[in-house]
Amino acid sequence: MVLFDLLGRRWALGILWNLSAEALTFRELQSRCDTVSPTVLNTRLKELRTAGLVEKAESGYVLTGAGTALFQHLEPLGDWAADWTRSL
Amino acid sequence: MVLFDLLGRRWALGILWNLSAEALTFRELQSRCDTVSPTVLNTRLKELRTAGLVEKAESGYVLTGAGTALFQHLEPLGDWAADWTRSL
DNA sequence: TCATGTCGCTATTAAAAACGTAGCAATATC
DNA sequence: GATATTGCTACGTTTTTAATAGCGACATGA
Repeated sequence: MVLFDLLGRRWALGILWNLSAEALTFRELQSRCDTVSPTVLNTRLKELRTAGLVEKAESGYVLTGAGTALFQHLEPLGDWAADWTRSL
Repeated sequence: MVLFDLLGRRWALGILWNLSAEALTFRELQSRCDTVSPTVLNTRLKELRTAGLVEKAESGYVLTGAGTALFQHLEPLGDWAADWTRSL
């Protein structure tokens, strides 16, 4: 499963999550992701870009069509996660 | 996002995926996961078990109720991933 | 024009995680 | 008692992530 390999890297899911709402600059993204190191952020962004899930726009980094489609499958997971976290 | 932190670790998604269909023993799981090292597999299993997503049964490792619920949200992602992989 | 600030990102060094292989203890099978 | 399988640990190596500093490009304002 190629996708799981890509998403199973640190911050990959978080980056998609944060970009889903709005375009973010590198530094904005960095501060949203609980201070991920710039090295890792840049590496993940490169990976996500070559995977065609994220791209660069004037306003910053944004999800591509594929990225948005992926997020739509990921989104219900967020709601579920909230309940689940509470039950730990 | 606690869930993303847990799932954003190597093999975590793959383990859930493989356990979704049937119960698997440690070694079965190991061979399904493209020869993940036993060290990592055991670490992931511990994490997933304390997270209440996976548990041990007679027949091997299985998803808990929460694990199954999570997988149901994850499943459509698999179909999507197949199409997406093709379009790379 | 020159200081000041922000931005995207690289460099570097250190710590943590994952890998790969060997193998042990326990249980089952013969 | 010999052999095999299972779950898992040990351990040395490689890869990934973290943490921090800071550079070059560009904007702003004095």
